[in-house]
Amino acid sequence: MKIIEVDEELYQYIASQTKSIGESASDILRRLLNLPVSGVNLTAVDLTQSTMNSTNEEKGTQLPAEKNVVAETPKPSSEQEIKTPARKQSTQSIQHIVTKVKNLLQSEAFQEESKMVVRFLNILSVLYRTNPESFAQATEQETSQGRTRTYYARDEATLLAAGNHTKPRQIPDTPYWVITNTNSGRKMLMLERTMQFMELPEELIDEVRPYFAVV
Amino acid sequence: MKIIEVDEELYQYIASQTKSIGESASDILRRLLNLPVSGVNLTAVDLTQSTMNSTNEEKGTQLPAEKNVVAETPKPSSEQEIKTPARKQSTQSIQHIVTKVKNLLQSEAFQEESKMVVRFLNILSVLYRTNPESFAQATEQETSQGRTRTYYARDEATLLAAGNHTKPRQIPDTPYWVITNTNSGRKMLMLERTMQFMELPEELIDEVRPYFAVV
DNA sequence: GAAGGGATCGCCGGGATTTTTC
DNA sequence: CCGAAAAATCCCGGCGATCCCT
Repeated sequence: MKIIEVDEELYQYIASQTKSIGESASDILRRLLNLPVSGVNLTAVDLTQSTMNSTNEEKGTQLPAEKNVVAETPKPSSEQEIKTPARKQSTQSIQHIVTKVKNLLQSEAFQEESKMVVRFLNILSVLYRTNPESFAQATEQETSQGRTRTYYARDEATLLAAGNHTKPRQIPDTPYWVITNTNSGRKMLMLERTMQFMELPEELIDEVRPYFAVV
Repeated sequence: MKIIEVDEELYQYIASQTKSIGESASDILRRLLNLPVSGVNLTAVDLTQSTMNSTNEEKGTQLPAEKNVVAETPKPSSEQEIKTPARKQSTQSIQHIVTKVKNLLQSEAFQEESKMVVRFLNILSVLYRTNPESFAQATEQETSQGRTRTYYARDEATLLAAGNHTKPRQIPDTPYWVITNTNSGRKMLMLERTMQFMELPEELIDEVRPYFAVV
């Protein structure tokens, strides 16, 4: 075992990501970093998993995980001061989405998929399911509108009414619909704007981008 | 600063992700986890480029930058890869099917046969009978579905329900049914996909192909 | 739904390309 | 009038099932 030093806030963050009682720091980090579970260390069951099409996935919410179990180090009395700037999402909830999206990108099904629409819908599905409220808000921004078209809605009719041939599709496992008759560039643009509104890191957006690039 | 313990391999991985000389563990982890940079800690010079780990495209040129200074080890094969070795058939069982299929192809009856459907059904029959589980799984893939039709099922009704004139037929000596109202090209395609899923060698598939070729 | 087989042709979905709008 | 951004036409490839031939 190796020892590394991390700052207080980061330590708290890692501890907060504990999913199973007794998980070690390595277990948590491996999960967060999408690394394979190391050989001999199968202590905890992996609760994460991407969903390419399965519906039996936790819908949005997150078990309030046990906090601080990492290592043996006792927690100092000086409490954490993770600030929650108004109307900002918690770093934690964002990280959760990031992980889910990465899992999706990694999944065999996603990689093999040849149709942009399917990829598009799958990503939106993960975004919605990991944070419905944030997604809903993103949907209402004017960046989710075109000149005449409406990009997202809770029903097909709304989309059909706002354009001539938008080819709306329901986002899988979601009450939302999206328009679909767009080129790949616009699909990516729509994803980008939505993800930006949801405060996901640019870096993640950049990981998505290649999948919609015109080759 | 807090201390946490991580296993050797994970430590090496983290170290290998160093992008700037002198980066601390916290810096690296924050970057990998997409967390905001903490406070006022912009100590290190940014060398980036030559990311060597990002799977994303690299635009622009590539400085032959110095790599990792922290820790000596190159990064482990932890590249995000995640295949699905889940269902791996034994080489042996595959070989068994190969033999059986070859026998069929060789048989007088098969060679003489003038109807594609019969050939089609016979091959499927052998596939099923030599490895029912694998065949069953193949059957459930979405490659066993058309836009509206369902290609295989355990009963006639399912197939009838999913198309207009599919002409289902029971696969001889088998609990399975297939649709039959397709041209030869599609019959071959169905065989090909099924055989591929069953991990039969391309070579064998190529031996089958001529029997469904449009002459 | 009853003759059966399967090639041919028409439809549909995907999305790059073109057209329209501002 | 030009350029950018958005809309939607339309081509291509894949699939379904009609319908011709045996």
